[in-house]
Amino acid sequence: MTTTADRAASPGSTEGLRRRNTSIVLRSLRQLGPATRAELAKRTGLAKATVGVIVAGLEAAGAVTEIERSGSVAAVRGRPGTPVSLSGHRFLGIGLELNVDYVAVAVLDLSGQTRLSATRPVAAPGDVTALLELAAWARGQVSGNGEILVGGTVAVPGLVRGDNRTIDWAPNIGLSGAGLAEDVEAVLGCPVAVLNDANCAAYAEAHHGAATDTDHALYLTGTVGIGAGIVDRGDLIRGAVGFAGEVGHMPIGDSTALCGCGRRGCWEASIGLYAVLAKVGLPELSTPLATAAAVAAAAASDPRVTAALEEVGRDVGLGVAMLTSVLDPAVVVLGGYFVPLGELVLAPARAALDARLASAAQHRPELRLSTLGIEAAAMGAAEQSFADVFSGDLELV
Amino acid sequence: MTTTADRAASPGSTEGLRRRNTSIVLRSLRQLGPATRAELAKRTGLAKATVGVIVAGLEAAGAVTEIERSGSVAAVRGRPGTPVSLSGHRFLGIGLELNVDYVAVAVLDLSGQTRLSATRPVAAPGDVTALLELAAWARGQVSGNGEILVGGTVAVPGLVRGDNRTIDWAPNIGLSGAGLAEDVEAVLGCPVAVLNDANCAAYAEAHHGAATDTDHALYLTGTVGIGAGIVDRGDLIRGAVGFAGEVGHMPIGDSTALCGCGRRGCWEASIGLYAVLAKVGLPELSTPLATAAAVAAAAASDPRVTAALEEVGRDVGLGVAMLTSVLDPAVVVLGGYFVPLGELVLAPARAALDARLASAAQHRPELRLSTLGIEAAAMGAAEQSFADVFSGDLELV
DNA sequence: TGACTTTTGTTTGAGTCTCGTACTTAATAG
DNA sequence: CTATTAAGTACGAGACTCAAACAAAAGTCA
Repeated sequence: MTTTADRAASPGSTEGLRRRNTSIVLRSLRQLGPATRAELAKRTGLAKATVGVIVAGLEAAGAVTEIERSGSVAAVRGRPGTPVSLSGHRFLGIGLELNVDYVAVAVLDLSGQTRLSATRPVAAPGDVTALLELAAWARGQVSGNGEILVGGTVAVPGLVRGDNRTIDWAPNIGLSGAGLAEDVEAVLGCPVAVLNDANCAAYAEAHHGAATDTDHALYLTGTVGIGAGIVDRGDLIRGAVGFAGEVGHMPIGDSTALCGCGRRGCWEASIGLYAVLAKVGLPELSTPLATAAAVAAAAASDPRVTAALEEVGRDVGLGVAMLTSVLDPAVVVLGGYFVPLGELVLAPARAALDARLASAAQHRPELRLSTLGIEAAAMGAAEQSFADVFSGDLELV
Repeated sequence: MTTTADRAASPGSTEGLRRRNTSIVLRSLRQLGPATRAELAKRTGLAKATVGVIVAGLEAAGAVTEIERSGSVAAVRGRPGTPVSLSGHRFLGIGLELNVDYVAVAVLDLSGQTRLSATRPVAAPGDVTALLELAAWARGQVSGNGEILVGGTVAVPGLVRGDNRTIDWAPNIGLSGAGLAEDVEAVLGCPVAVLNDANCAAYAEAHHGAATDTDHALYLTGTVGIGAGIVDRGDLIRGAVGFAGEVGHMPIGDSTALCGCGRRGCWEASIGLYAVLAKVGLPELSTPLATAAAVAAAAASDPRVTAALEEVGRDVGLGVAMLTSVLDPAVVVLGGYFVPLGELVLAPARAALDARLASAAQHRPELRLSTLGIEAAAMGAAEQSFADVFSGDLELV
C-alpha cells in the first residue's frame, strides 16, 4: 500500500478544485448529452453560478458551444435555457493500432464523434513505418485550423507496463521498450501512451460499443491469441505490472491441446483461430476476420463445422464462467474473429455459461458481440487519449 | 458507463477541498508514519502553512497529537520540529465476523493499532445473537471516555451486494437481506456495512498483514469453501454486483471431483478442506484450523499425507496461475486452513505456479502465507470502517 | 559567551474558487 | 398588457490555499 497517498494526487489548490469541477461538467456533457446551464447545475450538484463560470471558461477554450433548443417548442413556462454541447471542433484524441497484419487509426473529437477512421493492411508484422506514416497522414487530415491534439495512444498486441509506455513482450510485432511511444510522439507532437490492444478494445466497447450501459465490462478479443480487457468502475484494471487480462494461457478447455507457447491446455489452444481451423479443416485466409467469415459460411452447409463451433462455444462459455466468477462483470463482449461467427459460437457459449453458473446465486453477465469491429482497439486508444481530460488531470487550454 | 459522473462525487465547495487535503495528510501519517509539519508538507506537496492549519484542525478533533522527538539527538542544524502522530485515543473502527463455527471482533484505532481482538466459538452456524452480544461487549470494552466509533463492518461468508449491506446468498449462515446490518447498527450506534469475508481478509492482509508492501494483492481463503479477495490499486475489486472473487467454483483441478454444489471439477472440490481430508483419510476436528494442524502433524510421519498435500498444492498453484493471468497481482496470500499446512502446500504450489507461468514473460507474483490468522477478516472489516475517513468522504468531528 | 546560520512553525495578506441572493432576461398564461 | 415562471448573470460573503515575511529554537563557530 505504499503508493496510495501519492496516487490520490494533490488536488491541492483552489485551482485544482476548479479543474475537478470542470471535469465533472465535461463528463456530464459527454455521458448524459447536451444540457442547459441550469440542467447541468442539477446534474452535477454545483451551484448555478458556478456552472455559469465553468461553462464560460470551456466556451472560451473552445470545448463547448451553445446550440439551438431542440426543435420541439418548449411547452413549459419561463425563460427557456440555451443548451450547451461539447464542441467537436477543437480538441482531438488520436488512437492508433499496430497489429500483425494491419495498422489502424481513429480520431475522436471531444464530443465523442469519430472524425476519422482507417485501416491499412501491412505486409510485415509490426510495421512501425506504416504506423508512423498512417499517424502522419491522420494528423494531416484532421489538423486543419486550430485543432489541438490532446493526446495519442497506440494499441499493441503484447504486454505493456503500467507506465503506459514500456513494451515488455510483444513477440507478434517484435518490439520492446519505450521506443514506439517516442517515435509516435515525434510524429504527432503530443504525449503518446502505449497500451495493450485488448484493453483498448474493452475501453472502446465500454464507451462507444456494446457495453455503454454498464461500468463493469469484460472484453474478449480473439484472433490467433486470446486476450481480455477488464473494465471495472469505468476504469481499466491493469494489475501490479500492467499485465492483467492475459487470459489466453489459462488452463481451460481441452487439456491435451497443444498451444503455440509450448504448453498444453491453454485456453487459446481450444478457442483460438488456429484451433478452430484445425477442428473444421479449413485454411487460413488473409485476415482472421476473412477466415472466420469463411468458416461461418461453411457452417451453413456443413453440420460438422457447426458441431465444431459448438465445441468452441462451449469452451468459450467455460472460460467466461471462470472469468465471471473472478470479476463479476455485467457484460461480456466478444470481439475479434468471434464477430463473424456470431451466434454459432455465442449460443453454445451462453448455454455453457448458464450451466456452469446455474446453481450458485452467482450473477449472470450478458454475453454480447462487439459492435465496433476491427477498429475497436484504435477507437478505444483514441478515447483513452481523453482520459486525463475527463479525469480533471489535464486542463483544456 | 452511467454512474461514473455520479461516483466521481462532488468535491464541490472549498470545504470539500479541505476535507480532501485533510485526508491526504491522514493517509500520509498512517502509511508513512509520524512526521513534523514540515515533513508532511514535503510528503504531501501542500504548503507548510496549509499543513499547519490542517494539523491544528486534526489536533482539535483529537485525531492527531504531538509526540516527543525520537530519542536520538537531532544532529542537524536548525530548529527541530515536533512530530505529530495519529492519535489512537479517540476514533475507533470496529470489525466483526460472523462465520460458521465462530464469531470474531477486532477494534482498530485511527493509528492502526489493534485495541481489541477476540474470537468466540459458536454452536449453531450463523449465530447472530452471539455476534450481537460480542458487538455489545466490544463496544463496552472500548468506549470508556469520549471514544467515537466511526463505523462498523461485518464480514460474512457469502455473496454481498455492492451496496455493502444486502446479503444475497449465504447458505452457511442462513441469512439474507439487509437485516444483519440493521441489527448491528442498533447495537453499535454507528453506520454498519456488510462485506464478504474474503474481501475483508484481503483488505486486512494488504493493510496490516503479509501484503503491506504492495497495492495489488490477491488473498485466498480456504476452509470448506474457497474464496478470494482482490485488492487493486489499494482498493477492493467488487465487480458489477459485488460478487467478484467467488473463485471456489471455477473449473480447476480434478475435473471429476464432486463439489458440494452438485457440479464436478470445481476448484474447491480439489483444494477445499473436505477434499484434503478425503485424500489423506483423516477426520474433521472441531475447527478447520485444528483439522489442518492435525493433517500437518500427520504429514511429518506419513509420506502418503505429504504426497496428498503436494497434489493439493499443485492444484492451488494451477488456480493461482489462472488468477494471476487475469489479475496480475504482486502478492498472493494464502489464508484459512492453508496456514497450518504451510510449506507442505506452499512449496508445490510455487512449483506449479512457476511451471505454468514459465514461458510467457508473465510477471510472477510472490506466494505468501497469511500472517493475521483467524482474525484477518475481523481486522480487515475494522480497517474498512475507516475507509471513508481516509478517502476524505467522512470528516472527523 | 555571543553573533551567525539553519530549519521549524506561525502569521499575514493576496488570490481563487464556490455559493447564495438578488437581479435581469425571456418566454408562456390569461 | 400584466402576471408568472424559469434561466442566466452580477455581486458580495465565506472558505481555502499559498507564498512571503516573521518569530522561535536549535546548532556552529569565533
